[in-house]
Amino acid sequence: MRQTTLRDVAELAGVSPRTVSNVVNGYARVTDATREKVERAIAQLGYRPNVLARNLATGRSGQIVVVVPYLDTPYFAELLQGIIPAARKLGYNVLVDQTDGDRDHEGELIGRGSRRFLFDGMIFSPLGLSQEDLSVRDPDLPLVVLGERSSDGTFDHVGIDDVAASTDAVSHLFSIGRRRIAAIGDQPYPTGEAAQLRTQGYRAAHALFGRPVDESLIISTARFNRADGATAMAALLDRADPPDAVFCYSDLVASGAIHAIHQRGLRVPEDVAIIGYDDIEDGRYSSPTISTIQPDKKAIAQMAVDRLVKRIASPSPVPGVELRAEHRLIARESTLGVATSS
Amino acid sequence: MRQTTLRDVAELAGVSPRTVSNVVNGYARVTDATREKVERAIAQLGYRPNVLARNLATGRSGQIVVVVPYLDTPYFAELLQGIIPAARKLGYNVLVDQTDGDRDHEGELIGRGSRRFLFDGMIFSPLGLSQEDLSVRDPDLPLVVLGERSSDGTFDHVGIDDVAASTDAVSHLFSIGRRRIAAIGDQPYPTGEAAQLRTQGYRAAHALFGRPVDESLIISTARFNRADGATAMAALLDRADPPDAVFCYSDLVASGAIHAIHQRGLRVPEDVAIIGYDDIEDGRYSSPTISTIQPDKKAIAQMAVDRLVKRIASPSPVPGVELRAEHRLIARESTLGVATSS
DNA sequence: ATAGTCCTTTGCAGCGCTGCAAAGCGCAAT
DNA sequence: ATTGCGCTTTGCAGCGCTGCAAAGGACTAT
Repeated sequence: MRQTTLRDVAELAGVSPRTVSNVVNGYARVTDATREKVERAIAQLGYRPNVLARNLATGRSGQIVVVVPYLDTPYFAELLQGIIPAARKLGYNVLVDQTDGDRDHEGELIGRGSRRFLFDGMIFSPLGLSQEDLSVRDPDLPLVVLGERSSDGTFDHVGIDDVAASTDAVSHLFSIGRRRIAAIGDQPYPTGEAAQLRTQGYRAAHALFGRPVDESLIISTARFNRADGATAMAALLDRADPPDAVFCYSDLVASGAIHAIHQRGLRVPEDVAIIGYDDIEDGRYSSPTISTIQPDKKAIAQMAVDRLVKRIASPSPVPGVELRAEHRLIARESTLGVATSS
Repeated sequence: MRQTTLRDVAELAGVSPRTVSNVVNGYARVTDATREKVERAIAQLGYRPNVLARNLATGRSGQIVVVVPYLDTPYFAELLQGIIPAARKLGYNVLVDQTDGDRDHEGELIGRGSRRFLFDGMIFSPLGLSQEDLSVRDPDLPLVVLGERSSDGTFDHVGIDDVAASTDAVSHLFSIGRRRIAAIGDQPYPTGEAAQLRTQGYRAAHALFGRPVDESLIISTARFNRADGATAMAALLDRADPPDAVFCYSDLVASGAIHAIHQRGLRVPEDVAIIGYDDIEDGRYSSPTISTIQPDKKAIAQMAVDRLVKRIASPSPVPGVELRAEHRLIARESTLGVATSS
């Protein structure tokens, strides 16, 4: 039992296969009479076009892949929820891949692998790959990079102004009267650009308020997750001079930090104020609700998809651009306390 | 500038294209000498196989699609994190799609659409589609269903024993001395099977402990999310006779409920004990940590992929089976209080 | 009546690969 | 030396569709 093909439909409708193709794709001008004949035949045979064959003939797959380090990180999950509908609206399916932040895996994906043919373009959130690594890649792959790397001119980059956002976050802590402010999430090594930009903002805010930076309050973590946040916070609380506020480099870190604080029987924000980063849904419901930096995720998703599709469509290389989405400071209970809660 | 093809490699290596194909795929027996020649040629030309062409020739795409209602629901994100590596290990790429629980969209996906050719099989977590709707589908599509529907014999179903798990959850609340136990998340309509099984467990536990069911304590919600959990809980607290414990049909609902309780200045579990369902990471870090039912997600992911791949590989229809993963009750602070915290 | 124009439909060739089965080849057994 | 066997390599045809450009047809203007 063979599958029904264009040819079968053509025969039944009494037209050429090419005409059936034109009807199916809404191509060219087809008279209503012909279209109707063809459509009737399609319905009668239960024909459906073979996308695989179309892909081969056109050389395009109609798929884009979104590569993130961790799918179970709410930030990425929320971002994906913006990307998928945006891409589908433009006729693309979305493939999702996660790399676990593994450098080799990430390198493979942007390299000249044979999977290349499976997608027309890639939206990529690197973690294990450094800025330099990003340049060693398949030059034919339309690429949009998310996060904190910057473009080398051959791909687009979409993100928010991390330094400014981090400065805002720490300034907020100063402005509610805190003086010993820690930072959790620094990554002082080549692939830690994201973290380093936030640390830069942390320093900038200190400068702004004329406060010296206590280097010992900048805590490094391997990842931006809850477990690392909790561990780092516990270490801070063990000190003789614990901080009275903490800037966490993600809401997950903040969530872990709050957990650690509660385990000591201390209170947020009375004993330690906490501000996070990303504005994941979690933070809007946790106890206390988490103050945070809210990147405009919908805008990021839309920009990334738009740029990528533009890049795919263009026959000549498109110069890479830097796109910045907006961000806002959202003050909640973890800095303002319950009374002033929004 | 054409892409390099098998033919080019064959020419350079001085063998037939078919032999190159054999080398590339590790097919058949090829002598070391030939293999080496071919591999050298491949390296020299930077050849990579065109997956699109292979797909057309073999009629398979090497992709499976995972369809979930919401990607930003941690439960699904965590599940996906199990599915993706399991599938990749078996040579399949994973496509992800989200339906927003929309009945039409879900129906289209399991129907005879042309996207069918893009994937060899589907792992599907239905929400908008009722049990009956599931039978109106492309019979050729290898399908594994997740969650709470049951198999009609043409597809596999992987889940946990929801009734037993729910009974466990509510029994736990009884066993810590609670007497007025509410349930949040019922969905008394055709597509609410998932919810209804949990309600069944809720009733079973009451029977087990010889307590009558107060129907007014069973609260329906449209979704299993934080917002609905908070709203429902707020309504319960507004009553003259609020419950002293709540069984929430997901951890997200529990998170929302706790949020509502805290907003009233009440405490968990002193005033109201809360138990959730799913064991998402969130619940392990929230304040208080959330008692829950822990389904064995890794097992579910693995079973689903294994069955699907078996189904794809089999030339004849495979009878559908019901697979049950284990579940465990995890008691945390939201029922036990801080002192006894694990 | 004839030529020119525009719109619809068609035919061809090929995208790059693999399934199938037969051809080729080297070696062992007789 | 001849036959037979088993492993390696090959050739053919075609997966189902679309790009391209030309053929066909209807209609208008002269």
